[in-house]
Amino acid sequence: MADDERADLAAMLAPLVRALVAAERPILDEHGLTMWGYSVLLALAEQPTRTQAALAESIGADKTRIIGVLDDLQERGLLQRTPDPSDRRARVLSLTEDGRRVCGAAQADIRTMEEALLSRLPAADRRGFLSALRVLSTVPRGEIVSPRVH
Amino acid sequence: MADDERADLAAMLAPLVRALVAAERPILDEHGLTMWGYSVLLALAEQPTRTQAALAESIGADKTRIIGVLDDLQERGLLQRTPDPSDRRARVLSLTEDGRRVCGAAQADIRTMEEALLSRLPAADRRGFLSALRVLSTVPRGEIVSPRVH
DNA sequence: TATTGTTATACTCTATAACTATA
DNA sequence: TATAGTTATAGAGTATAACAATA
Repeated sequence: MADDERADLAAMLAPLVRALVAAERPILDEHGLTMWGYSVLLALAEQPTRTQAALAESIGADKTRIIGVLDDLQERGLLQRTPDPSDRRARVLSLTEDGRRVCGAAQADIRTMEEALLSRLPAADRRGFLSALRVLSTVPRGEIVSPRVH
Repeated sequence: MADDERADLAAMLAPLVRALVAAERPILDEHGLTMWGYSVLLALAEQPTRTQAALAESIGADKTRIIGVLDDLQERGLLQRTPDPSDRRARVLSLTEDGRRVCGAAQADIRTMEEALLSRLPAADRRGFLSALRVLSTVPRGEIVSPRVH
């Protein structure tokens, strides 16, 4: 298939993301996590401490959006939320041992599902796909937005 | 980077889709189209006639969701919606010349934006990415959903 | 006065249920 | 009775604005 006959990227990617999210949901259910809860755990596993607003922004959510999520995760002992002694307005967020364990277990199951999907690809395509994804997913969003023509 | 250190697919793909959609919005605006309107035109450009319910399903929308969209596109002369003579309950949908032109013009501008993005990739990655995307975006959704472990 | 986290409110988007007309 | 399309309603999800505590 010639390159210029391909469908729009968003038209191919959006249904794929929908399918992946749908496939993750039952897996996360088994681990007692919502999509936002899992997002929060993943972000904290990577960068232990932050302000709530920064955490929200890093996962593409509104700061008011994740408050209930944090309440729930804290209640279940998966993360700690303690006032920063040097600025008592801010809440320092960190995973508990349980939080790290639950996050890792969920991610392992998700990885299994993903590998089954990726096994459909020829090795070269798989390599190119993952490599491209690493590049594209880290392009600053502002640089993707098209320059206005006016 | 080792393969098993990669982030979850959805965690990489979702922000990319968000960025692509955000980049498409101003382009579609210039052509007087919404995302759903563009989706409808694209689907009809590929498969000229269908029932509204089938069209809705093919673009991942509820059948009630697209009625207003069809009203608008028809009013502006971009598509025709005529009762099927053989079953007057159904509405046969087809693009007008204007509809085909507008859809093509919008897609050309979107393609330009996408090419600028893809130019960041090494040739091999780009090839693998697009090839993989063609495969993955056509995997039946049911086959992605993970088998239950119970 | 500005900022962090929070709560309450309003808004957008989508799905559900009820209706009309055809079959 | 069943189905296509439509309309009206309700629900989920999200953002906006106002508030309390701290700086």
